[in-house]
Amino acid sequence: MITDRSVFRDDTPPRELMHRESEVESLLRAWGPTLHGEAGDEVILSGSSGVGKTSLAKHTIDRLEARDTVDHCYIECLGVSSDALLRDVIHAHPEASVPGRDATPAALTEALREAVERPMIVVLDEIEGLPDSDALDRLADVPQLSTVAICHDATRWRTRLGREDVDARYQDATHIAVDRFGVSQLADILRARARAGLADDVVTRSQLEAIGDEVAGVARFGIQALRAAAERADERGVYRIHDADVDASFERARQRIRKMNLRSLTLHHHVLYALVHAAGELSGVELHERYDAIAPRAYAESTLTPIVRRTRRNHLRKLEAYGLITREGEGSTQYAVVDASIQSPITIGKIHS
DNA sequence: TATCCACCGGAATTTATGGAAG
DNA sequence: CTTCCATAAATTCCGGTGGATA
Repeated sequence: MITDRSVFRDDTPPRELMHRESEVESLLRAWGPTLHGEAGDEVILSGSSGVGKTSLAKHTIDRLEARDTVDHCYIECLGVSSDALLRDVIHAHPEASVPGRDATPAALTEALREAVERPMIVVLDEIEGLPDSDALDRLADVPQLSTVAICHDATRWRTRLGREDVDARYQDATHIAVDRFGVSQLADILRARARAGLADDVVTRSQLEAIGDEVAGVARFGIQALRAAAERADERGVYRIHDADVDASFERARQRIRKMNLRSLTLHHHVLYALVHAAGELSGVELHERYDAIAPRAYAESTLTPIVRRTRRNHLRKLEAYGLITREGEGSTQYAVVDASIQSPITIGKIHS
């Protein structure tokens, strides 16, 4: 039934971006100056996760390139140091000479300033994951360079950053709020994917709308649900997707997305997350106690060794940054899972005893 | 209220990793 | 293959904070 698996991969861009005409227009307008050799406007793309912010940016850059080539690069910011970010940008530039390893931050900025003579667009995905705003300051020193800040909540990001200069730079940025799709819009998108990746006529319009409704307009979730429904139908050996396959698809899709989110994390994170998940909510004290208790077993089959408390706190912060847990409290911190249906890939045996 | 205690998180220090040069 | 170097991760150190207790 599935004829092309790649159609459902999370990193496969849509062949045709549907129902985002006005957003594409806004972006092209912001980038208009790049066609005349000037820097584009700064852009903020905000919207909940999975609605297609990244796809929108990538697709529109392609549209722009159809008119004229524009230097650009795409950077996943989560946990990236400002040095690493700058190096990524330099590396992506076709003519930049990559500075040696011992280059100072100022030298990196200078190298970039020299290289960027034509307009360049830097897409900063998950910008809320940047440890600080140093990299943004440096990028601001490059005249021909403009950025696209992709975040979940624009005002929260800017206030939390707390840097007036950075805030001022994005003050008159083009702000595009990327909304969830409507049920019928998402059904259109899913139909296009079905045509590209599934056999003919295996899914009905009303089934696609049922998916669009259940996933509340989140494209990533919807696409994975469609894939899961097709997989389930295949397993059962039927030739069309039945409503029961659709019903069962959502939990599978959730699991797949959860796996994608957790994949980049280490065993340390998994162990900590599993402990928080098992408890639902617990204090830092309890968490550390339980970690110590299960650590020998949790790490038994790994080359890694258990980590000390201070390091655990850093890892917990990362889990928070990934939206997997919440942290609250000043003196003693309370940890809680954001979504109890998201399980850790590892299982903790007995936590007590 | 004063004191103790454990925890938090910033900063300094050490250790691990990886890549280039000899 | 070793040596060197730089970066990133892990650890240690430590001042600050809040809650418990007398």
